[in-house]
Amino acid sequence: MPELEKVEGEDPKTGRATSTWMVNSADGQVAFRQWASDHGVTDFSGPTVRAAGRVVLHRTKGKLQFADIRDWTGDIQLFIGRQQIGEENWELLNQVDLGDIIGVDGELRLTKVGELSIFATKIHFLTKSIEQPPEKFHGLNDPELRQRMRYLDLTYGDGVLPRFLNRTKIVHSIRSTLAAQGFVEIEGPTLHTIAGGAAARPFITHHNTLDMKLYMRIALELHLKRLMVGGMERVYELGRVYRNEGISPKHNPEFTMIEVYQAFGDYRTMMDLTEQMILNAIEALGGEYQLPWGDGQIDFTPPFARRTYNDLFAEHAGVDPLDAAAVKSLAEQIGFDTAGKHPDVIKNEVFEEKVEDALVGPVFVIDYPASICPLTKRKQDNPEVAERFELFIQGMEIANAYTELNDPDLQEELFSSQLAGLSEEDSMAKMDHDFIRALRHGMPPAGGLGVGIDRLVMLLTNSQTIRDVILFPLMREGQ
RNA sequence: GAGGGUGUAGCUCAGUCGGUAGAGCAACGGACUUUUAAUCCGUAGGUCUUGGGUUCAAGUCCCAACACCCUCACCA
Repeated sequence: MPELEKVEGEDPKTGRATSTWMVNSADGQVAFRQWASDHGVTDFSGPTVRAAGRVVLHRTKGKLQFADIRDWTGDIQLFIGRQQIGEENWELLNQVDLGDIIGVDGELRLTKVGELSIFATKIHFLTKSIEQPPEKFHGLNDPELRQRMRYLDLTYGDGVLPRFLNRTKIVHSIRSTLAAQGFVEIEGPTLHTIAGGAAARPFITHHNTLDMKLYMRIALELHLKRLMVGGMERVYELGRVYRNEGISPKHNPEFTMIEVYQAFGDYRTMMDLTEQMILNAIEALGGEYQLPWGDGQIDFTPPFARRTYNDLFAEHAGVDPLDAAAVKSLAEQIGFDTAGKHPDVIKNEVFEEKVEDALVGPVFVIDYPASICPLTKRKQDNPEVAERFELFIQGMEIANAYTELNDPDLQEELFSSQLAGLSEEDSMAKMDHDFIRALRHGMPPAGGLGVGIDRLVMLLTNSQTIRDVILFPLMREGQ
């Protein structure tokens, strides 16, 4: 590093690059390949290019060196001859280590063995990497280091950068799908006075000036519904929510969720929207409906199956879901404690145990027991059934949607009646008088949808752990 | 929170029965103008996660702590 400063005009601490050509860009290799096929690969006179990237491989051959540089579009080989770049530049080149970022001017050509390369005329030292990079062949393997030093994982990990760029494409596609249907994106508060809209333990914090207890939001629901009251007829928020729960391959304490509300819609319109959002996201990634998943595949070919909660219950649990006594005895047979619990709570415990893992999907599970859905409108002809669906894929809950309850009196009643067998933490029913007041001013009938973005990205990028789709998952403080 | 696993050089990993700490890559020095993770010769690099204990002797056995991974529970 200190020696570098002896080289005139090249200070790696202040290196600058302008107008660099992307290694794998449309106007780069693609154009060159076209050019090469037009002229025949034996024509060795190529276009002049300028590129910049990190040195990831380096082979020396006396007065000749090969270096592979990498930018976020890909890798390309540099062919660097001592004569071709001159003595002074050659001296500079010999200061370059793996991990450094260099620029190059040269001619794009094929080597004798047909490798597309930049035949350098000038090397520019742009940035010195003082730390040593990971091993060039095995890369960074330790999962702890890959998460703590994500910058190294992104540069050197196979498929890591494309996976996170695909996450961005998926999110962008979702926004496009919604924009095309007239939905507007808003930004609600993340600090809540009541942690409502879902059943989860919140992170608790405090505002000093107001001397007020605050909760990090666990859901987006109740503020978006307030906006529906205010006349924002198609509205959504895509953002982070926080739940003070365990960490697992499917759970991170902060995760990304989208909630969408459509006035004059219902859970069926949300089902169509959900399917469209996912299919468009798949389209954005290349449009293949059969996506790899571990050793198998997921078949996203539309339309996704739509099955009622009760049908699936009967099929997988082997018990009539309407026969509360039979359901209870099955629950006890499994080993659940049923004492003092509401029949629907028991039924749902059995559902989660017997049915959810079997839902390879994609499958929309529709029509849930009303009593476990305090924010959902009941079916007109059957108040025991709520107009709710959940989308399951590979046993994971990906989406959850309702025909939204907009009756303030019923909402108030459901907020205040805790279902037997559910602790306050387990219940979505948390009294929110301010929200009830909003409903009293009239919320249009509506469909509402929530989608776990991280899990959707997992499924579309063949990632078995949520940490592979979150850039900086929560970890304990390192040294 | 419970159970199991892992922790050795910058990175990827060996380390047998408890007996002086190893390799490859990277780094450094040298040779080589068409190479493809791996050319050849040489040099340097370690508080074996941390703290105790057993032992003549501990990377190795025991205990505890810390971090990460897996399974389960909670949750999406």
